[in-house]
Amino acid sequence: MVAVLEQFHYIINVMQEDIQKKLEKHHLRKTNMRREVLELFLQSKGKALSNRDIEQALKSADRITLYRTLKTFEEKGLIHQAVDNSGTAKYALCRDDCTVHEHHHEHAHFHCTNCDETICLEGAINPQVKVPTGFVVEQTHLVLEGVCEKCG
Amino acid sequence: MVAVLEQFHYIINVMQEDIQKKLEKHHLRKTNMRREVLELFLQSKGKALSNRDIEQALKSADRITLYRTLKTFEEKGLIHQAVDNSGTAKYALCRDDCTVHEHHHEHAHFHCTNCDETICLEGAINPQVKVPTGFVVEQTHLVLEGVCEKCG
DNA sequence: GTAACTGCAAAATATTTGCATCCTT
DNA sequence: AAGGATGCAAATATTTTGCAGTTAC
Repeated sequence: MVAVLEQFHYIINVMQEDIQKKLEKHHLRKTNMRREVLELFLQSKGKALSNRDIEQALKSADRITLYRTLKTFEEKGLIHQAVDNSGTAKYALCRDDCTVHEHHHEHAHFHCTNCDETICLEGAINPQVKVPTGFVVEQTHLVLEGVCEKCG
Repeated sequence: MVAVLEQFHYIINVMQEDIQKKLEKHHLRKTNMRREVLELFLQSKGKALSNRDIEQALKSADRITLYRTLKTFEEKGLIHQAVDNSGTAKYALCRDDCTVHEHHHEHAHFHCTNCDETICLEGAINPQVKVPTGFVVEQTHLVLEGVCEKCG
C-alpha cells in the first residue's frame, strides 16, 4: 500500500517535471491554468480534447482563458489541432520534437461518429497525393471516421 | 456570338437536368433553394463551400433554411463534409455513385491556411493505417494544409 | 517594475428549435 | 389534400475582443 502510494507520487512528480520542461522549452510562464491543462492532456494521452472537454474536466477553469491558453499552446507548438468533422476544434499534445513551424504528426486520428471521441492512431502515414504546382503543403491530416470499439 | 450563346444555353440546360436528376434520385422535392444550392455547387466544382459562402453567393437565401438544406443534402448523400480546421463546416458535392451509407470519396482536400479556401484534389488516397481491433472505419479523410497558389 | 496572463463583461459569430405559412407532389 | 419545405423569431452555442486587475519573472 505504501509502495503504491510512493509510486503514485513518483509518477505525479515526473509528470510535473515534464510539464515544467514543456513550458520552459517554449518560453511560456508557468501559470496554474497552463499546468492544469497540460496535466489533463498528459493524463488523456492519445485522446484529442475540445475546449468543452477541458472546461468540464477542469471545472474551475475560465472558458475564455482556456480559449487563449489553447491558442497560445497551438501557436507555440505544444499542441496541434486534430481535425474531424465534429463541429468544434479538438487538440492533442505535440511530440517533443515539434516546433512552431515544423510539426511531426505523421499519425492519423480516428473519430467515432457515435460518441464523438477522437483518438490518435499509431503508425506513420504516407500520403501519395500530388498537389498542383504552386501549392505548398505544411501539414497533413489523416482522419478515419467510423465507430469505435465501445460503440460498435 | 450566336453560337457561343447557344452553347451557353446548352450548358445551362445540361446543368439543370443534372440538378433535377440528383434531386429525383434522392427523393427530394424540387424547390428553388435546393436547385440554387446545387447549381452553385456544380459551378464551384472542386471547391468546398461553407454555409457562409453559399449565403453570400445566393444573397436572397435564408440562412436557417440553408442550414437545413445542407443537412438534408448531407443525410441523403448528395454532399459530404470536407474536413478542415477552419472552424466552420464546409461541403462538397458527392460523386454520383455515393449513397447514404456508402461514400466513395477517396480523394484528398487541400486547405489554404491563408485564404481559407478548401479544394478537392484528384488522385486516390490509400491509407495504410491500422486501427485497433473493434474499430470500424467508414470514411477516410485526407487533408493537406498549407498555402495555395494564389497566396504563395 | 514590467510585461504577460487572467477573468469578467460584452460583442460577434455560428447553429438549432418552434411555429405559422407556403409549396410540391 | 397532406406532408414536406420555407422563413421569420428566438433560443442556444461557440469564439473573439476589450479592459482592469493580478501574477510570474
